[in-house]
Amino acid sequence: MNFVENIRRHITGAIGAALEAARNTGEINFEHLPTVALEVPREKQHGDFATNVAMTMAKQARMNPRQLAEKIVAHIDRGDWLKDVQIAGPGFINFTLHHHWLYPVLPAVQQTDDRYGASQAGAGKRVQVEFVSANPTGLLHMGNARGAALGDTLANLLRLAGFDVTKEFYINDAGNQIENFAKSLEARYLQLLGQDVPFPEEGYHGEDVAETMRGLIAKDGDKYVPMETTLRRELLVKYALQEKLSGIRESLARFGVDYDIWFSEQSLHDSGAIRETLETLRANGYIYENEGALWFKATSLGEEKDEVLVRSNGIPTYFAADIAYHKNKFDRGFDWVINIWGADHHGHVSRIKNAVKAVGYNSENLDVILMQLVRLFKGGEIVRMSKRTGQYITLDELVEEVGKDAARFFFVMRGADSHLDFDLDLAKSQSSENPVYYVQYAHARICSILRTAKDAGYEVPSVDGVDYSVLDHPAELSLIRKIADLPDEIARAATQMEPHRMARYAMDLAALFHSFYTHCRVLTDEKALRDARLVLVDDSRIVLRNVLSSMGLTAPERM
RNA sequence: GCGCUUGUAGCUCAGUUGGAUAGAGCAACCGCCUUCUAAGCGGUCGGUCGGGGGUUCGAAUCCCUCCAGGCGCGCCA
Repeated sequence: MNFVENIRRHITGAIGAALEAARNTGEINFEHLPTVALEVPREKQHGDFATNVAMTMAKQARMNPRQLAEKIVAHIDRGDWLKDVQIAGPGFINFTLHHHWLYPVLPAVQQTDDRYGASQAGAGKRVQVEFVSANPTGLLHMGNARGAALGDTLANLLRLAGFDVTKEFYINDAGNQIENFAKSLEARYLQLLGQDVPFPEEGYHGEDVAETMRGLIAKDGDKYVPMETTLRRELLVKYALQEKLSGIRESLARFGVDYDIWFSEQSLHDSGAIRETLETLRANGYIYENEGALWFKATSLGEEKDEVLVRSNGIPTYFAADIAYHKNKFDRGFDWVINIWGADHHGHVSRIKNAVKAVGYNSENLDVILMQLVRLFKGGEIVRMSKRTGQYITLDELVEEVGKDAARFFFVMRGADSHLDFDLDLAKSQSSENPVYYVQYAHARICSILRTAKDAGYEVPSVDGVDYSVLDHPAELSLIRKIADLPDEIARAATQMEPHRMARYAMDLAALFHSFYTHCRVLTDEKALRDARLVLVDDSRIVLRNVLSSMGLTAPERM
């Protein structure tokens, strides 16, 4: 049950009825009922909800907005929940409600507990979230970490909002980079065994490549040395991919991220899926041949240029595989497909959307979230990162240095499209400057109150016999109001793909709780007040914990 | 050159899809611990929403145009 949604319906209903009534008496003329937009005013003095219908309708009704608003207000049925209706500014109608509209949320949080905040907004629609999908040729870096935190949190939120969610990692285990990887592995392998062979110029210079080969030598010794190079590379790559992938999987698991499906690009080659996809494209008229290569007629869908699907050497491009992959996603019946990509891939967005169209699916059901890159700061200086030279901070090192909770919070705190400056010192600092601790501290503080209460023989009362109307301090009402917002907030963050809203919500809620804490004493001798506040405090605990958990963070009971 | 994207307080960022006097955290300054965790609270200071035009009752938000940063424009992935 969503109380905010409920009251919104009441108000919009009352406005609609008032408009009809005014039309019946001939006071207002209009063709059709407009959709009534309700907003929550920034200023408290403007009431709990406000509408601008009088302004939007002014033209249609041929009346000035304030006059129109007066006519509407005269016909509003105040029921037993509406305390006051005011006309303000250019023609806003402001609604102030009796406090008691909020109170039912208090027992509801107790009853739904870890499900509080969930909703049916997604109506069981099947959504796939693909994120990280890092090359299995190296270690996870900061960009991957951001994608992991955002993708995992978004998936959690979608699930809470009533979607049927599948989390997926696309393994780029095919193509030129794998060739290149193989050459690098081979060179390192032979070098480690004392052979003087050159290292490929475009190869993977990272120390982890050598490390992988050291592991193989420890296991199998020099048995690959006498082999023919093609077979050798094949075996080395097979070993390395397996090792790298399980490393990636473990790093992500430590970061609190797991997947439902690990999808191999190579499998699209092996299964014939790419060939089938090309046939589909051909049947739909999007393919032609030129200079020995097979091309996708992207220009016919508004692109600037066409794209190669199969090179003249007969090997399909990454793009061809990606089309097959996206076709596969929709073939599997997902209603909504979300990709989280680095902003450096933004050029591919319209291309893949057109490709989705070309294979016969609705590209509106594909969303690509682009993440801006992460800049690392330490001691006020930018930490330079270069993948080519293997000089970069890995996800493992990040988790080691600042901890999982701080890292995830910092990534989720900002919108995906904002350039993220990650301050390692700040994330690590256990001070008031660090928002992670601010939020977690609120939770720990609550747990402390509840412990103290228990020691004094005060339990959180069962919800029935509690009189919530004693909770009328502004700090209490604001806190309850925030708690009541959670289901909407989650649904909105999920459907709009804006996980950073939850970090903000968490900070707002923590701030409201801290404020309540300093203004209102929980453990008083006055039983009625104490009981009501114990419920409010325990509700705050539940909501904080649920929000933290949606972001993959722990909710400490002591700090 | 073409395209995408960002530009909001000293710093890092929000901004409820076009609403009322543009917000938060940090930094700075001033207060508050004999009582449930001061990793906290209250207050002050801080703005040409990159610039300029336009659309309308109303613009940080939509359109145009400049300026600045980031990124993309391979038979790479």
